[in-house]
Parts: sequence; C-alpha cells; structure tokens
Amino acid sequence: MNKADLLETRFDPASFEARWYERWEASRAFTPQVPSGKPPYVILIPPPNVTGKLHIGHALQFTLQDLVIRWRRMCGDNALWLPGTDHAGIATQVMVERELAKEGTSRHALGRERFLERMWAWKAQYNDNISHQARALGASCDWTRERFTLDPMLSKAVRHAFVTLFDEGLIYRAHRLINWCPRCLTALSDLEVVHKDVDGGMWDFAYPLEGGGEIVVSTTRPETMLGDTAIAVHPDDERYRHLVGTRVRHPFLDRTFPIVADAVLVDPAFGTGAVKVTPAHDPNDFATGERHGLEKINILNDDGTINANGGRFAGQDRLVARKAVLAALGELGLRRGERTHRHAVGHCQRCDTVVEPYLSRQWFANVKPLAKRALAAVRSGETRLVPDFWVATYENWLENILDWCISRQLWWGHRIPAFYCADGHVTVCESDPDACATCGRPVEQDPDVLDTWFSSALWPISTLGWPDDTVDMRAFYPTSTLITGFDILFFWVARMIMMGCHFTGKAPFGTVHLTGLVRDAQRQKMSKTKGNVMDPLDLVHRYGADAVRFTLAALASPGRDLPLDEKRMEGYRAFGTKLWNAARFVQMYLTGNEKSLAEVDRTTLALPERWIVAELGRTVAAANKAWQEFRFDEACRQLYQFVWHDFCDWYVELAKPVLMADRGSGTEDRGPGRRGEDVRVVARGVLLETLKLLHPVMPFISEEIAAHLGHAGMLMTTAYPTAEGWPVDEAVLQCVTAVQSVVQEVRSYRHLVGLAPGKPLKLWVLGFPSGLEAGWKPHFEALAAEICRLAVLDQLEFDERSAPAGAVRDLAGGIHIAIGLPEGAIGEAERARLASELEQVTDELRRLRARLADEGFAARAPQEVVAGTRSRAQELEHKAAMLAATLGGR
RNA sequence: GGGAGGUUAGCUCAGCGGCAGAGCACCUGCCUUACACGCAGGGGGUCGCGGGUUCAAAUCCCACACCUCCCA
Repeated sequence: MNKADLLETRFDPASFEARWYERWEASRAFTPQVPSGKPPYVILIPPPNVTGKLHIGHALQFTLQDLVIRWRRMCGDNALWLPGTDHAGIATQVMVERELAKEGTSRHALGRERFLERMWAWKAQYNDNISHQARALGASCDWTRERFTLDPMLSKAVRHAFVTLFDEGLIYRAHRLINWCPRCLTALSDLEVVHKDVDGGMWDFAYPLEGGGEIVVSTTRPETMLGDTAIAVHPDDERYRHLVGTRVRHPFLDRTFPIVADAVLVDPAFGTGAVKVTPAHDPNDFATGERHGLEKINILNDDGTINANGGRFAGQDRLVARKAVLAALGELGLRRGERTHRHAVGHCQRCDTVVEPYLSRQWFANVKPLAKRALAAVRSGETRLVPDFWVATYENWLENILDWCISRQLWWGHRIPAFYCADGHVTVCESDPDACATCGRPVEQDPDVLDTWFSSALWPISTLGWPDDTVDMRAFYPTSTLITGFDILFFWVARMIMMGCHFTGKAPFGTVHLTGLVRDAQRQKMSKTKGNVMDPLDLVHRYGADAVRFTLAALASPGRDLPLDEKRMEGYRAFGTKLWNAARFVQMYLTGNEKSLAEVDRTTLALPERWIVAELGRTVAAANKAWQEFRFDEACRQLYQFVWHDFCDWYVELAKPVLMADRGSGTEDRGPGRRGEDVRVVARGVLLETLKLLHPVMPFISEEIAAHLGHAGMLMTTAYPTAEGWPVDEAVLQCVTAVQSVVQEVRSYRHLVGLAPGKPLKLWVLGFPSGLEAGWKPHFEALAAEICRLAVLDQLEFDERSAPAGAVRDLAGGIHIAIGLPEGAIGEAERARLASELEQVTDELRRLRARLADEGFAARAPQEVVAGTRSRAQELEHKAAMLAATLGGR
C-alpha cells in the first residue's frame, strides 16, 4: 500500500469533514437530473425560521432527512432534498424590533420601507448561519433549489392561493372575536394561543336589580364587567325564573341591561347559577350575544388598556383595571366573596403575554371543505402517518376545525392582496389594481400581512413553482416523505395536506414521519432559561458530525422523545474511532491490488471468510429493512453490532494469524482453504460494504476510509448494498457461533479459576451435535490455529480418547469439550459459582420438562417449538450432568 | 372533560405470543504489535399492580395506579 494512502494514526473528523462536503457539493450529486429515468424520491425540508441559529431539534431532523435521502440516492432514486427557510413573521419581527429598541428607535419611527430593509438584512445573515450549520452536519440538500418563503416565486403562489380561495368563497373578511396579543399588537390564530393553568381568583359581586334587590355573579376577569351587556340564568332555574326579562343597573356606567334565559351558557349548578355576559370579550358570551341580540361593547384598546367605554377606568391596563374595579365594587358594597381558582388562561405562543379575546375585523379562511379532503388523504392511505397513532390526533383536529384567522397586524410577511376604496368596496386580485373593481375609485392595499403558516401551508407546491406548470412540479410532486416534529402536526403538516390536496388534487406527501423532541439527559425540555441547550455546531466540533448524526439517529425510536446524554455521543465517537482503527489495521496488510469482493467466488472461501460475509448479508438485510421502516434506532444498533462485535471482535482476530503469517512472502498459504489473498480481499471488501451501509448515517468517515482503501469515486453515489446481493448462509453462521461458544467457554473457565489471560490451556473437542459432526469437524480442525489463538491454547485435540480424566468436561455451543485446568484450580469460591450455575440449569430444565410433559403443549404448539424445546432440554441435561461431575469429582 | 403515549437491569431505551436484550454505569483481570475512545470475563430484572384469553403472556384483552403530552 502506498504510504501516502495510509490513514492517519489519530482519528480527527475535523481534518476531513469540510473537504468531503466541498467535494460532494462540487460533484453536483445533490442536484437531481430532470428529466431522469430514475424514480423520484423527494424530501422537502421543514424550513427553519430565520430567527436565529439551528438548535439540536433541527440537527435531529436534518440528520434523519439526510440519512433517508442519501440512502435513497444510493439505492438509485432521483433524490431531491429541497432546502429553504421560513420568514417566521411574528418571531423574526420581534427579534428585529428588539434590536431597534436597543438602538433607541422603532419600526414606526423607521417606516415600513426602511423597516423591511432591516428585516431583509437580518434574514441574509441568519440564512447564512443556517446553511453553514446544515453543511457542517453534512446535509446533502440541493442548494440550487434553496427557497425562502418570501421569494418572488413563493410569494406569487401565496397570492394566487389567496385569490383563488377568495374567489371560491373560502376566504372572507369579518368582524369577529379573535385572539389578540396586546404586546405583539396582532391577531393570532387559535393554534398560536397556548392555554396554561394558572392560579387566579374567582370573585363574586352583585348587580343591583332595577326593581330593587340584587343578583350575584362570579368572574375570573372582573374588569370585563365594564363590557357586560346581560346576565344569563338557566331557563329552568326556579331561583331566577321571575327575574328573566327584568333589567339590572351597571354600577359604574350609565346603562342598564337585561337578564336573559340561556340553557347553553348557564350551568345552574355552577356558582350562583347567574352568569355575567360580555359578548365582546369572551367566545361563549359572544355566542350568547348572537342568540339574544345583545349589544357588544368593546372595552379594550389594542394595547390592552381600557378604552373610553370603560368610563373612569379608561387608560388603565386591563390587569390594573381588574384591581381598580374590585376596589370600586368594594366601595359600593357590592363584593360578595372571593376564592382562589385554578383555570386555563390563553398566552401568546411567541411572547407569553396573556391573550385577550378581542372584537376585530380580520381575514378568515373557511378550511372545513379542505379539511375533509385532508382527512380522506390519510384515511385512504394516500398519505401515511408514522407512527400511526398520530392518525387519531390528526383526525380529531381536522374533524373539529374552526375557521382560521389568517391576517396579522405585522409588516414582515406576505401583504394581503386586498384593496379598499373609500366606498368600502373590496378588490382582491393577483396583480395590483389601479382602481376599485366595483366603482373605479382609487384603492389602498390592506396594511396587514398573512399568517406565516399560510405560506408554510403552500410550501410543498410553492417551492416547486406552482401555480405554474413547471418541470419541477411534474417531476417532484407529490413528494415522498416529510420528516418533522410532532409539535407542528396541526400548524403545518395538516395545513400542507389541506392546501396540497385542494390546489393539486393530490396529497403532498406519501409518508409523514413525526419525530419526538430532543431532551436533555434528565429528560427535561431544553431551554435557554434552564441553560441546558446544546448547540449542534459545538457538538460537531467536539465529537465530529458523524458521531452527532449517529447519536441522534440511534436515539430516534419511533414516537418517543430523545433523551440526549453526551456520554452516549462519546460512545459513538469511540465507534468512529473503532472503525477507523479497524480500517488502519486492514490497510496495513493490503497490497493495493486486491480484487473486489464481487469478483470472488464466495463458495471457495474458508469458513471465517464465509462467516463474515454471511454476517454482512444479515446486516445488509437488517439495515435496508430498518431504513425502509424509519427504524433509525434499529439500523444503528445493527450496524454498531456488526462493526464492533462481528467484524472487529471476531473477524479481525480470526484474520490475524493468516495476515501476519502471509506478510513475509506475500504468497504463503496458512492452513487448508485459507489463502492470505482471500483474507485480504474479504477484509477489505467487507469493510467497504460496511462503509456503504454506514454512509447515510456517517457520511464523512465512511468516505474518508473508503478512499484510503482504494474505493474509486464517492460512496455517496455508489449503489447501496442489497439483500439480494448478499445472501445469508445460515449453516455457516451456526458453525461459527459454535466456535465462538467454545472459545468463550474456555475464556470463562480461565477467568473463573483466576489464571492470567496469557496462560495457555489445553482443550479436547470430544463430540459435536448429532448430525453436524461431518459438517463441523473439518471446519474446527482447519481452524485449530485460530481457535488456539483466540482461546489461548497450547494444545487442541479432536481425539476423544486422549482427554485426561482430570480435565473439566463441558458443553459449549452444543459441543462436548474437555478443558485441562491445573490441579486443584477449582477451589471453594469457584465451586460455589459452578453450583449456582448448576442450580440455574436445573431450574430451567425442570420448567422445560414440565412443559414437555404437558399434553396441551405437545398437541397444540408448533412442531418446531416442541422440537426446539426437546433439544434444549437435552442439552441442559448434558450441561447439568457435566457440572455435577465437575463439582463431585474434584 | 376528551384523546394519545409511557411504566422492562442503577440510568437511557429496544423487544411486543415460544430460552429476558443493548448502550452507558458497576465489579474482576489485562498496556495481547488496529484501537486503553481499548481487550477479556462477570454481577445485576416478580418486565407498574390485579384479573382474563392461550398448551404458552414482558408481549394479546379488561380494569386500576402513577408519569408525559395534546385538545377543550
């Protein structure tokens, strides 16, 4: 092997990661060919917000997406992973406004134009951060197709969608009760309100009846009484029946309002059975107001202070006014009691401010018809949710969906394409109108923008060029797989399915894989305030991108959160090191002219070679199956087991004697059927196949090692190993498993009696399982040198008559053996351990015998299970007899 | 109030009808010329509780307890 091609002694991921990424990208293999004869496989990135850096949750999703796309690319698909970012209206605007506040200015001082310039500058910077981080993780996305939700192409799609839905009557403008954030000064959709249980108060107070007397009501928000326009009681409530239709007087405001009977709003068993009604500030009260034709009095300004309708409380913040109203009620002697009360309060998802139900004119989308189609997409199997328990949640949400408030009082986003004239006519159209479509008078555009999720909902089609009939739409829609967090199932996934179905007739995804949340080692949510956040880039620097990826993939059990412990990552960095060192070892013996494994007739190989190839085949099948089923954890487990325990622990050790003996002459054979060349070809070939298997999850190290083993070209574009290409020889697996058992049994006895690891023992192989002797014995004899090395033996014989009487008889892997231990090696402590082993064996044997004696078992259990139980019992009988003999004989 | 998921080794999790598993941690030996980020050997479990189905249950069914989360 050329010295320049040798792997560095020290495994240092940073020394080659950037180099490989550049090479991949330069090769243009991230960009699929269009048209292409290959089947398409498409993943759209869940676009990260341009609010800041990527967090570990993004790293998880990037890893899984890259893993799948690399796997499919290697499987021969025309793979497209389309990247991009999201403008994230409120979140990003909040960040920039905070920056402006530090500079002592504000968006209003700057004006819309200059403010948006600042926003774009911010976007440019953070977009760069994100793509840099994605590259560091090895993300093989097609940067030539990178998209941003405010790009002209995507904005065109948003506008077209809005106009179409408006024309279809599914988008409308209305004066309604919406969720208002008094800090963000914008409307929010129901989903953007987070309900949290808080310990608040429940206050009782009395309204004076016009005809004398009083009626007592309870409330958690006393300040809303400034907007009360009715008292409701249950129609069947005897206590109040006589009062229905009479009026009460507002204690602070110069007005009276009625007592109404309402069976929907009022639960007569709750509280006093009388309920104050504030139609302008509570959704249930709003509905009650509609039923009874009540006046809706808005008492709030947009910043959450009380407006002129609040009389002397005007100008106070709602929470200040709450105390003031209570105090004033007290002064009038109207307070009737208070208690603590735990109840749900809506908070702004972005800034955590208490949200107010607020009467306001906004744009809404009636998505019920779209929801129906989206439901059908999942029910028919057109789109599959993984794990499938999400279907229930998905259905429940879509079945109960309400109209979606889509306008936001922000500047950063897609401006609503509605134009108003002085007469109040509305013009909605795709290109800016010169005049009102109704009356021809001058128009002004709606100042508001659309909910960011409205544009996100169009992501699967807008990124591919819809509404135009583009090459990309034809080639890549519908997409194959979406991988995203379960937390945005409603926000994003359901809405994309609705929009995709509505506008194209086809659901946008074949499969939606919903991942869990990354948590810290104590299973706590990561948050800046707790200080337990992990920066993906920092982890990449410390452990290497491959270790970060492998860790995240290995932890990604379906539907579960990922408790991320750095110890785990240390372990997978060690895995990379292990692989690296194994490759270095193999490389030392290579001539540089090895044939590829595919060119070798595998049936001519010796047992160890056939065995590692069979284990490889098993791993190939398991990995493909696991990737197919999104069992990233399972695939990683299989690969880890194969590399570490099969290849390194056993195959490399089995190969050593041959490689070392062969080193001198280069042609010398060692033992029947094992040629040095075969071992070199198999060791190198299996390693290369393993690197291909690992490539999707560990792309950097796999490329680096493969290149040093003389693999031509990039692994990234090499065919992924298939189960068909690597059939598994079960007989070979069984035989080597027996060899391993024998070796382990000798080691175990050596350790039991406290002999030094290097102290050689003598071993006699006395008998093989019935029917297997003819097949196994020649293999054991041929592998005598290897077995001696692995078990540290200075004598190995296959003549049952030669075993001395003093040797310990034992059964391992179904094989009768005798181990020559020094005289008196088994003392009291050792006897105790063997006795406990005998006890365990006897216990199990008893259970098996009982089962075999059971008529039902013999009659009803499958034949192979009965046979298996019988042979297991037989083996245990032998084992027990031998243990008993050892204990009794010494 | 409605729904989903969970409860398996000290920790974090696989397994989901037929011999209780992994990684880490722990204990005991080893610097055996790829690797101490290593090698070898080992200890450790009434599979939440109670019923049922079955020849056979960690696994399927029912009820309960506790823990997460979502929706209202």
